[in-house]
Amino acid sequence: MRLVFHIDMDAFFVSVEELYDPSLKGKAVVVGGRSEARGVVSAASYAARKFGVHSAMPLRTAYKLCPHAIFLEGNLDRYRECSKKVAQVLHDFTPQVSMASIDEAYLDMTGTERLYGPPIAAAHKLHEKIRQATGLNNSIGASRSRLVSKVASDQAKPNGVLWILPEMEASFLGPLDVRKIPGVGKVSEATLAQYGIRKVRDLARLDETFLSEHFGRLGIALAGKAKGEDAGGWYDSEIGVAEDPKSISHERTFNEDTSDAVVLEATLARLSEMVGRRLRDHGFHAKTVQLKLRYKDFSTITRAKSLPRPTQLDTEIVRVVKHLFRTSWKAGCTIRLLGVHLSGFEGQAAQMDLLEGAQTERLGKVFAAADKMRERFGNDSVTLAGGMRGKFREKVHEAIPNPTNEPVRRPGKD
DNA sequence: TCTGGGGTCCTAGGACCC
DNA sequence: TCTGGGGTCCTAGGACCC
Repeated sequence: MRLVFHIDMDAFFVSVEELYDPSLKGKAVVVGGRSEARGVVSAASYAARKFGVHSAMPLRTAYKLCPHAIFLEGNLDRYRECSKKVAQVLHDFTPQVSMASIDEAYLDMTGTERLYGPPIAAAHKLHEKIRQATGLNNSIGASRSRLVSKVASDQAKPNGVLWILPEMEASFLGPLDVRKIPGVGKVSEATLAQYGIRKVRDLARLDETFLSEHFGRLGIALAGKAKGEDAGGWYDSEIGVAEDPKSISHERTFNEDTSDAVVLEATLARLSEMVGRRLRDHGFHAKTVQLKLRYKDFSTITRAKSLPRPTQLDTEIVRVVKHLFRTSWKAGCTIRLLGVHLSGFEGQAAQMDLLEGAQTERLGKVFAAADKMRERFGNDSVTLAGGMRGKFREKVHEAIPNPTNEPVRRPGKD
């Protein structure tokens, strides 16, 4: 019988900070930035949560709720390092591991009973190994499906282990709020409530035709999830098989909204270089380039362009992004955020004629050299795409301080 | 409350092709 | 001269997750 573990680190960012500064233990700690900064909470300690602080909440709101909390910017490198340590423990435990994010993983534990004993014993062993190797608390959910194990690890928090016996999935999920089902957010919760559907058991009672008629594909997925099935969608993918990214993006919210065209275009150039570099690191070529624009009133638009041939070159990305920008920016309107997004990846550029090919190859070498420079001397050492001269350079650096190319996803509730 | 940044997946309309 | 039907690509937006 299939057996899946879901491992979720408790208050990951905060717990890592406590490792480096034990005096933080037991205190109200908020990771995400200064209390007056423009941003949201990445992680909050349990002491801070008592005051209503939670992740994704604006920092300023968190400050109002809990003014005595210690606000930290956070150290992504540290979190990545700890995440790697956790991943190592998991891989040493069993070969089929998928890291779902920086603080979360799935293990396919099918057929490990002779080695580790019954599921609950295995889970406790792993729980303890992680604690010993990293000093970090974690929670583990175990069951026949990824979905149920995920919900179970959440119910096991903090620092607990929960095994849902085979055939018990429906009675475990039944009494929970529909919001506990991954994929049901604020909006779906509200829509379902209009039909009087509040608990998972309400969902499980409905027939599939009703769900499909009122909620489309989501309805079908929900029907399966309410029964604890992985069938269809993301939860169906195999554990331990790494998948290529489908998009690469960078975006930046300005510390202060701006309508300065020079700053805006220079920022776009910088963001383009950042996505371009990661694209080349993967050895991909992108077909579609997308610009994202958020005005000061938070209204947001995206404008995309698919290229005749996929590209890997910063110059090409910058050219398309700037063209999109010039044709969609309501000139003079104050902007809060800019973003550059690449998608439609191919391993290789499609065939091109000889002349063009030679030119592209030459440019490719220039960018490869620039990437190496950045690796050796830091991201600020090379800027190719223009718009970064003189005093504007400083302004843009202020807007995008010391950018890194590796994205990190914030841990969720925990 | 005044709202980050990096992703995935879904919907829906229109173009275009056969 | 009253109007098919499917498939695929492109674009824009939005829900959701961590």
